Amino acid sequence: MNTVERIEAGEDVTTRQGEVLDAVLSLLVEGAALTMSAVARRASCSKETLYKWFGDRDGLLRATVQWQASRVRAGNYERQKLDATALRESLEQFAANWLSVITSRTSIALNRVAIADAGSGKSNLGAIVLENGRFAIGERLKPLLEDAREAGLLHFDDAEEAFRTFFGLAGRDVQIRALLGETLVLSKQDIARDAALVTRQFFALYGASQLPVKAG
Amino acid sequence: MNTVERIEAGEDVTTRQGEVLDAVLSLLVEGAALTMSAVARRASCSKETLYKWFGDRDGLLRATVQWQASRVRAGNYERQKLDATALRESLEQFAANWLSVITSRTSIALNRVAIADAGSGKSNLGAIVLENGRFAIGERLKPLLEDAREAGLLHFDDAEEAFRTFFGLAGRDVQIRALLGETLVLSKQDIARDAALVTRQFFALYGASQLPVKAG
DNA sequence: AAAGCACCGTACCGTACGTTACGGTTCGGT
DNA sequence: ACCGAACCGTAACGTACGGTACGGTGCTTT
Repeated sequence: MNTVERIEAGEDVTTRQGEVLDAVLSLLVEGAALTMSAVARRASCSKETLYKWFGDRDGLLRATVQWQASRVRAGNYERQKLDATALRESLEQFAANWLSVITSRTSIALNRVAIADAGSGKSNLGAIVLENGRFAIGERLKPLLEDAREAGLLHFDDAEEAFRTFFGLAGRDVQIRALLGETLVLSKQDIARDAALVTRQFFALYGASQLPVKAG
Repeated sequence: MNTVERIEAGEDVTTRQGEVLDAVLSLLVEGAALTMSAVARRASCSKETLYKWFGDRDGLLRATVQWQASRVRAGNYERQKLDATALRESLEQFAANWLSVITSRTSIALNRVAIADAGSGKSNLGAIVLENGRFAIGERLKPLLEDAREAGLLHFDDAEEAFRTFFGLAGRDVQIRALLGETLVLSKQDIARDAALVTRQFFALYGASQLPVKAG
């Protein structure tokens, strides 16, 4: 079980183990039933190895979620002196990145298993996904918002609330529609346009040059 | 299978069948494993009857989703001459209603099974839920927005886009967090405050005039 | 070269669950 | 009173799948 714990930490994954986890991801993305036998077949490994490395089916799922999370983790935002243009570009980038993540087949598949799991309460996949998705982007975006406030570009009392507004403006109904099976095809242009719109709207609400909407 | 089709239409559900579907809902809400045996036990009916009425497990799920949907369907918005105050109240009501729906245990449970189902592609529960959730509220809210534009209270080109903005501002990260297992407790006051904030923000983006401020 | 190890492939076991079958009971119609 | 339909409770069947055991193979170490 020590192996399991190392993997649960989301690191020290050997290349071979990474191949196995990629096999899991490929099965998930295909919507195929995720049986241990199917994983072993797809990864060309034995079930015995799966159990040795990951403990049980649940551990395999956890490892997969963290494997994908560790890969998605983008570089952190670098605190900097901001001007309005740099802020706008950063916000657009955040929005575009988030939109492309939540519409990716991998993200959709992983969120599906995590949500199903959260229902049965077996494991804590939901918490892991939440931690690496919604909360991770929050922790990355809030420093930007605070720097922008520091620079007098934005106006808000609560960074968390401002972030949640940005999150809502960016995500809208996209994620729930994707999760519920609607096939949304967002081209690069669609995403760029939406990201620009979101950013404009966010500026309208929290930009210092505009009249800020104050929180109740 | 004719029985199944009648039930798929979401109507002609006898009281006894409704009791069975309520049993399904209660099991779902509890997060219990939804086996046919468990349903039969909970509903005090025989499995044979379940299969006779609903065809198979999938049909039972479909019937349950539509059963709940038909019950949630609120009264339609009545087109009316709007003033700013009536508009604000209507929007706040929409937002508050939506927030309380998506945080209700029933909605969360139902969305979970629909999302899990959408992954395996077995049935079309996802489409049904989407139709009765996100799209239903869209069709109910858009007439209000258009009346408001007619009355010169709102400015927008595309009612769909305006609605999606409202949807995003209202929902934010609430639904995904709930689906992923975070237990959000929103009191009446929380919801009312959020609904007011959302409405203020929406007015800031699309309002043609100054938002009338609620007293207190 | 020999031994040990990590792993693959596969057969196997136990259980859970969807589905079917059947005997017993209630009840409305004749 | 009798019949049949509808339904309940439960037993039984088949299968899918999580988990385990085991023989075979190639690679590393000594």
